[in-house]
Amino acid sequence: MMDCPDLPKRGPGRPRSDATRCAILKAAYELLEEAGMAGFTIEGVADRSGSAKTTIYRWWPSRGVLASDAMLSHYQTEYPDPHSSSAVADLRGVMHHMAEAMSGPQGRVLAGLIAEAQSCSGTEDAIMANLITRRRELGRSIMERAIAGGQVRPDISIDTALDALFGPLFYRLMLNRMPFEPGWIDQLAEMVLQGIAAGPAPGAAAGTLRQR
Amino acid sequence: MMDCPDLPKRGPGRPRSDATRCAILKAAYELLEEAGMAGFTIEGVADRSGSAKTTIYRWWPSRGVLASDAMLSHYQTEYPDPHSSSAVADLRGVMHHMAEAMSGPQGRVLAGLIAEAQSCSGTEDAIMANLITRRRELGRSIMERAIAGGQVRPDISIDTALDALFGPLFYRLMLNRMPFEPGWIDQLAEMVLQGIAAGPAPGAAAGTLRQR
Amino acid sequence: MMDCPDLPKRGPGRPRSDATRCAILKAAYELLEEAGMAGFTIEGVADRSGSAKTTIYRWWPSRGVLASDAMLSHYQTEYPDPHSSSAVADLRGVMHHMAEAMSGPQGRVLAGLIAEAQSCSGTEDAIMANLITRRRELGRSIMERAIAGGQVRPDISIDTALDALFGPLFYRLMLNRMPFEPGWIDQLAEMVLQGIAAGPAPGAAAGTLRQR
Amino acid sequence: MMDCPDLPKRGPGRPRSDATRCAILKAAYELLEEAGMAGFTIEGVADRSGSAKTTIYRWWPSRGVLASDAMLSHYQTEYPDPHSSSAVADLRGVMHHMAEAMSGPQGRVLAGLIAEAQSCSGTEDAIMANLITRRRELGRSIMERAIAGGQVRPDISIDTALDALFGPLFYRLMLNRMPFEPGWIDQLAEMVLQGIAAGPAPGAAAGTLRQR
DNA sequence: TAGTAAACGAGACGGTACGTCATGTCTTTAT
DNA sequence: ATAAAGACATGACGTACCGTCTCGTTTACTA
Repeated sequence: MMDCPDLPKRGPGRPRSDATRCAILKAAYELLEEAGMAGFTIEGVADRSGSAKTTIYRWWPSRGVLASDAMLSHYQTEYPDPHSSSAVADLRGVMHHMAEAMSGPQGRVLAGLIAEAQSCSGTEDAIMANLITRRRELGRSIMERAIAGGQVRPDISIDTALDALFGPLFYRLMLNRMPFEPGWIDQLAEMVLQGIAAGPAPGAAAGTLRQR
Repeated sequence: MMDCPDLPKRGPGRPRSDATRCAILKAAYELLEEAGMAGFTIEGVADRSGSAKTTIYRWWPSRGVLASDAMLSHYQTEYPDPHSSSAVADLRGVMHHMAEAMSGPQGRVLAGLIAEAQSCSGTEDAIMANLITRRRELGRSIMERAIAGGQVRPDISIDTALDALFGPLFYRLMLNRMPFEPGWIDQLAEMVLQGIAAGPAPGAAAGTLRQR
Repeated sequence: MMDCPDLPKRGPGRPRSDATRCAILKAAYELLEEAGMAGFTIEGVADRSGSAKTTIYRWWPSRGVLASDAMLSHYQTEYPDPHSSSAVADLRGVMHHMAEAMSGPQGRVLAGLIAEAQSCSGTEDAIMANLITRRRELGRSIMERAIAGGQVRPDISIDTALDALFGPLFYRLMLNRMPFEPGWIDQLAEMVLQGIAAGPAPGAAAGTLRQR
Repeated sequence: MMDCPDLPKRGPGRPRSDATRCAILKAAYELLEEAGMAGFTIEGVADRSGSAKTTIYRWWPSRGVLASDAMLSHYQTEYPDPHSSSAVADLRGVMHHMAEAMSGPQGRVLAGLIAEAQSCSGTEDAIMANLITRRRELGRSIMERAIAGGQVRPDISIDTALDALFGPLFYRLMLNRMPFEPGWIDQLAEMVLQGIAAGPAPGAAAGTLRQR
């Protein structure tokens, strides 16, 4: 009676080969793991995947975007909102999860992607959309819960607080490049969360600090 | 009677030309400003400086190190320890100074250098030695002063605290890429410094937070 | 009652679109004029004609053959046998006509086609059949008339004589690439035609020449 | 006492490697023989010669010029002016020599070069300078001798006469593509040379022919 | 006053990857 | 069956830099 107008209406022309798409992503991922972003070449992916460079260029505008997609297609470990009884514990959970993701090979690749993003806006958009913003939004919603629950002072800027929580992780990923010990993360979280905690007598200390 | 053993003993052979060294650094700096790290090539520097590629390779092991040196030779704005009456205010001063240095073109170059460092250990060493560690050590000494002065709790890890203070700056430099508003930095500093402040009753809140 | 058996019996399926065929030939011709054989591409013709590459490949085996067809469909100026009173004058007329056809853009295209024919036998066959042999046969029949009429010695090889008459035209088309002045053609024709003329006393000179 | 000022003064910089130059020309020649002009690729030459594409592009502007050079470096068979007692016999000798050179693989390569020249002016210049003009000048000087010796009419255009002699050879090389039988060349030569011979009674026949 | 040793310019060289172009084949929907 | 659309593997293109090399020249120190 009615044709489905929301189905992906397909025009003429040979449809995109999903096998090829997957082969490219798989090869890209493997190359990333083996050689890192430095040795990640479109030609290399083409060779390894058995597809043509042109095919890759048709669907991915730059190597950074391809690498980002390849990462995503393998580690689509959506970290679910824990929604435990304590919002601050949830925040800490997010940080631990990020640190875990930054450890091991994926971490080096992520660092390489962020590096690539410095000179390629396509890559920047891709990693922001796929890897950065997503977790930040999760953090934001937990933070809002923490404020609503009275665990965090309501007068802080949520964005700034998220910067304070997540910034050090990336800092260490790209500059200090040491393993992420759980203790370090707990200390970090404690510092910041205590700084924004809705405490009984924050006034005195804050006043002291606020002076310049 | 004795020749000065601490003077740079020079052997035979033509001595290194300082004019060439400067011309290379100047050209490198200009190229960095104009084209960013992405367009920064050894060949480009050689052309622009009128020197030979070989000469550059003789003295600098990689483009990242050269770029780092070029930056340093132009912005050697050593930020002196303010040593004001308030150590926490001094810390905030360091952060403001870093944010200022990260704004404008130097910031983009610094981001490019950190990017380069992800795949070139020479560059990593160079920027750590010249651009990162220096300020961190400054921060460390101020922090020790703050602890000694009773403004910061003595049981924290100084390294972790410095991560918490500096990390967000680099995070924003490389990922959020927005201008550094002074207000944002103040908020950041306040959050962390309050979190590590030697307050009257930190126990209760911390206890709450520490639970998982 | 009866279907016409001499009409082009049509099988099942959609008949070939003549509009498409013409559009392709037209586009091909235009592209040839604009870009010469060097810029003549199947893809270009497909784009310009609005047809699909597949359609072109279905009907033409190679770009050379297509170009040949395109030329033919636009310049089908069949040069009729003049059949004047003098056969040698007719031969000269054929040469003038060829020179005229070789001048202007068609000449460049013809040169391009001959070039293409060096590496593509399909093109070779096409231009031989359509552009070369036709005129040669015309030349041959006139030459036979000239022999029959006693204007040309009957003991010569007609093929060789035609080579001598036509060869220089192609030589100039492809190598000397100067304009074809009528005077030059007349001189050429005179040299050869006099050399094969049934003259009163050719013996002496020929004898001289024949010695090695 | 004096330094030789006429020696090839060498500027600074690493001198061009003759071994590389030769390896490239050798590989180019072999590829030409094997695959003809159609399969003659810069990449192919680079692979086979073990040199880099860039090196080839540094010294040769296009594949046509490279092919031309490669041919020349292998067949530098300068045909010497025979200077026999009979100038017309010498002319015939030149034609035979050209026909010989056009037979076999070199002929196909020459045809390919002329084809390439249709769309590449660099190639055109190269083959004109190296392969065409040289023989033509030889032909011209013999022809002048023939005129001076009274064997050829002095009122003809030498250029046109050379077109008449050489044109058919190239015509056959590129279009008729049959083997060059010696008899055919002799017939050709006889036709033209007789047409321009300083004969006893050319008037009558020429008059007949000259009419239109 | 040589001789030697290193710095320096110039530029050739073998490479790698780039991003683009055209090829000819294929798979699909629409006539 | 024919046509348009467009995906695909292939292979060469010409370019940009890479890092190394081989030169001739310059500029010191040293024997």
